Amino acid sequence: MKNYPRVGKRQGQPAFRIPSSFKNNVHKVVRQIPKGQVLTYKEVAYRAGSPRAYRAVGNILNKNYDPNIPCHRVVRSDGKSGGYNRGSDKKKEILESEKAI
DNA sequence: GCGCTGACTGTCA
DNA sequence: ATGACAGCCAGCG
Repeated sequence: MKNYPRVGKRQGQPAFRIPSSFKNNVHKVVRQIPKGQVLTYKEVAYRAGSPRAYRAVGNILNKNYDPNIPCHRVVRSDGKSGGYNRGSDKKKEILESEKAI
């Protein structure tokens, strides 16, 4: 049987509060990521209030590229860097630089 | 208001 | 271990 990732109930309950939209939440969460710390899209989605919105997270970051948002600190669960607006190559560099510190 | 897309994730073959 | 497929979410046209 396919044990799908769906927990069953809608856990779309924000642990803290909903500023406005999921997008805003994602923004906030990613910005709160400490230097040298990387979170997976799933983690970010969970923090944003939707554990299954990892798709939306990528969609938001991809279209809404902000200099204040270290999207490079968001990586895939596979351990890959994923993508980056400036180029995955740059993302890797930044990640290594911050990780090294 | 509806439909498509996307920087994803998890499971099966 | 690698590849392919399916599923869910929110934003945007």
